[in-house]
Amino acid sequence: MAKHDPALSLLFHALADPTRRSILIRLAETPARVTDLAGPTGLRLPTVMRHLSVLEAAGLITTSKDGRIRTCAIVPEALDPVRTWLDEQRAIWEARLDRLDAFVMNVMKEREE
Amino acid sequence: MAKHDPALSLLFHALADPTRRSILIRLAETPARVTDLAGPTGLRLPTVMRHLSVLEAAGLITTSKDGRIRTCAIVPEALDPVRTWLDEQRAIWEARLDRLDAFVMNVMKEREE
DNA sequence: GCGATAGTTAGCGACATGGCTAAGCATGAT
DNA sequence: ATCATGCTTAGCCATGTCGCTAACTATCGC
Repeated sequence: MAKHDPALSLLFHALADPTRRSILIRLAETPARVTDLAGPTGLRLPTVMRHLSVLEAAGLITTSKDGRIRTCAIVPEALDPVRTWLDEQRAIWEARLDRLDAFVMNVMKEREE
Repeated sequence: MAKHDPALSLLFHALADPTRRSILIRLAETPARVTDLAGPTGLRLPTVMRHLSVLEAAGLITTSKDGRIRTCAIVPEALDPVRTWLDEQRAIWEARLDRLDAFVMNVMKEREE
């Protein structure tokens, strides 16, 4: 029960950007060089690099350099904490709903307008 | 297959902040007034209001005003898109791993340092 | 009506983010 | 040795984020 889990924040923040999500999806297909990732996005190299370092800081990808080529690959288990948090929340939220909060919700909905 | 799904971005961004996550967890317990939410965080009212509007814009909470009191409550199904996206990704990522990308990963790991 | 209570709005400051260009550095091909 | 390629670094600009204070509005209790 981390009060303010930094890893979770990094993960969510990394996933909040559409460009980064598309990079992840591209990498899910196959590992790729930085230039390969820049192509589809239409972004410049330094910009892509930044996104990559955000993804790497969040632990979502690993990169390694062979010669002058940096290869990026996905870290599949990196999503686990997100999934765990989501599961926890859903459990709590739904348990809560099973009680009569549904009633409260309804009252609020009616008053809403 | 939304190219750049704005709803998803809003959701992830809303979840990226520890304060907002703690507000959600607090609201999972029971609906609450704005002031009630401000207390535990130690933040000022306008600051909390901002967080609430981010959460509401993402569809994670609903709020309604009765007299001078605004009550906030969770929207449990709001997490569904996140969960769906996560499931999709995990499916793809793992399918990919079952092929011999594991080999590539290993090579990269060895070269990493 | 008067004062306390609950939110709201406006606006500020510090800093982060997401894009860029320009210039640098290392490696591979010739 | 030279040149092209691939990445990296430094730095700029516009915008967004997160906290605050101050001042305003709108109820509620008396």
